[in-house]
Amino acid sequence: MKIATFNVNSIKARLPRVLEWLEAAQPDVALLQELKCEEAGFPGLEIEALGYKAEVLGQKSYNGVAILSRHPIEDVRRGLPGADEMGEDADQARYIEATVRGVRVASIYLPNGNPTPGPKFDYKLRWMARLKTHVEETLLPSEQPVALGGDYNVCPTDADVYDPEGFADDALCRPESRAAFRALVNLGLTEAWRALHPNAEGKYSYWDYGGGAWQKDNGLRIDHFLLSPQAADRLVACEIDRTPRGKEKPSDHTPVVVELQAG
DNA sequence: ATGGTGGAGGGTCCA
Repeated sequence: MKIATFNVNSIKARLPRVLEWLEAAQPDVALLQELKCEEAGFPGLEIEALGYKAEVLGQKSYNGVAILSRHPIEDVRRGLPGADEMGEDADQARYIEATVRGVRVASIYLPNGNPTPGPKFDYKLRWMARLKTHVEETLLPSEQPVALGGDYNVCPTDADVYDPEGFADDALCRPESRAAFRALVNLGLTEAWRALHPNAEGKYSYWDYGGGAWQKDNGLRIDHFLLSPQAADRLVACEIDRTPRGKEKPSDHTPVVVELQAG
């Protein structure tokens, strides 16, 4: 089963790119982030025409996540637990989770957190703590294959940044962000791409629109898959598909794809 | 010096 994650930076602006990518890559499941529209504005008909069902958590202008699948989508959860108790982000559409063919998948759009320090950075760290709690209390105890894909807005190490010194105080690279990401992984998850490419450097999933970043390959690796042990046992491949980033009117991110053996 | 670019929406905010 091929599962992809793709931050599209507006599903409406990106629809031609997304449709041609789905046709070329043929993922079984596609986890999308930054839809920047409400459910009613989601282009479901065009996506259904390619054979995909869609479950969407939308929001006007910002955020928005979706799960697309060629197979039935079951037991959908919209939103990360813990928002109400913290009195925040009931309106931020950053998490959707469902089961496809026995695999629990989630589409994650983690807060960016810039500038640091500040309230947005604090919010990012609180959101990461909530994600950790959900993984710890619900997902891992299920003992099911779980694949958490998305835009984590974290470069796990300096090997994942084109300019580590320049980004030292960026929310994507701050020690607090990396520590929270490590704490999540150290619950017993596997970071799929790094597990299969342990010594790789300079492999990115995001390039800023400005400054000729794509042409200079000034990128960051911030889009990841975290797998439960039951999913990691089935991991056979994880690749970054750079093709969509080089097209006209691209997203600033490019897809990451994992392949899991049949269960 | 200045996000130098892009998306949403119609102000600026966000990344």
